[in-house]
Amino acid sequence: MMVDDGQLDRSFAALADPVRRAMIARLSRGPATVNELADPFPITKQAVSRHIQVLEAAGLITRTRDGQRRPCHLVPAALEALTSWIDEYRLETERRFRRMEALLKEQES
Amino acid sequence: MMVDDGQLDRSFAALADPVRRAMIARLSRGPATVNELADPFPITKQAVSRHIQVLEAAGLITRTRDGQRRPCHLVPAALEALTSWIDEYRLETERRFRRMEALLKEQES
DNA sequence: TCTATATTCAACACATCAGTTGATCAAGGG
DNA sequence: CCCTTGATCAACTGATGTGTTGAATATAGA
Repeated sequence: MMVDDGQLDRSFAALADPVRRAMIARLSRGPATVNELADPFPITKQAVSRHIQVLEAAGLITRTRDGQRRPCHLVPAALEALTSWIDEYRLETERRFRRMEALLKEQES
Repeated sequence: MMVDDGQLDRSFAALADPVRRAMIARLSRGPATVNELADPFPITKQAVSRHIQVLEAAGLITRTRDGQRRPCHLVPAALEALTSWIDEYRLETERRFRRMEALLKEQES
């Protein structure tokens, strides 16, 4: 899975906001419009509309057309790109820890 | 794995910067000091020092003491908390997609 | 066509962030 | 006890982000 640096910037920045994370959670249960996404929050729909644009620019969601509505859809592959990036370094670190543990145990004996 | 909302804010925001991501990559290969982390970048050590503080506040790294040096260490569990959060919603979305595919296939027949 | 609904654009205020320079603190080595 | 090295603090600047209000656009429906 290849993502350019800018996409990582935008994706992580997109998730660094509780409102957008709540939208992600909501969208995991199915598509939703601006109005539906705005409902739980005490902010204007314009603000929600821009949150959606941020998520879309990050590639985390796509939008379709349904009459006047512009439903949002989560893109699981984009989420997977993030976990891949993180896991690469987490797994390397864990491997290193295990190697060090093994070395310490050898020293003891 | 339980993380408060603020930790998610700080963690994702911490990763939304290419300099800090490069530091994470470097630290996955072993501990490093401020000076070592600063080396690849054309910015001052003060700036690097603050990037490190951001990573530490996010819980992504810890620091130890070695004489004058304050080596940084990656915390794999903190990375794992992020992938868990993301995967919850990615997997839910993928399950939903599969259910919809199955339904469509049923309609056809 | 006229009106209501869904969404977006534009311009502004305010806060936060990443970087700088200069001063300061802490630990080791002569 | 100096002096050097590693690291941090403080104050400032410019850029970016999140929210607001008010106007504009687009589609649906009577």
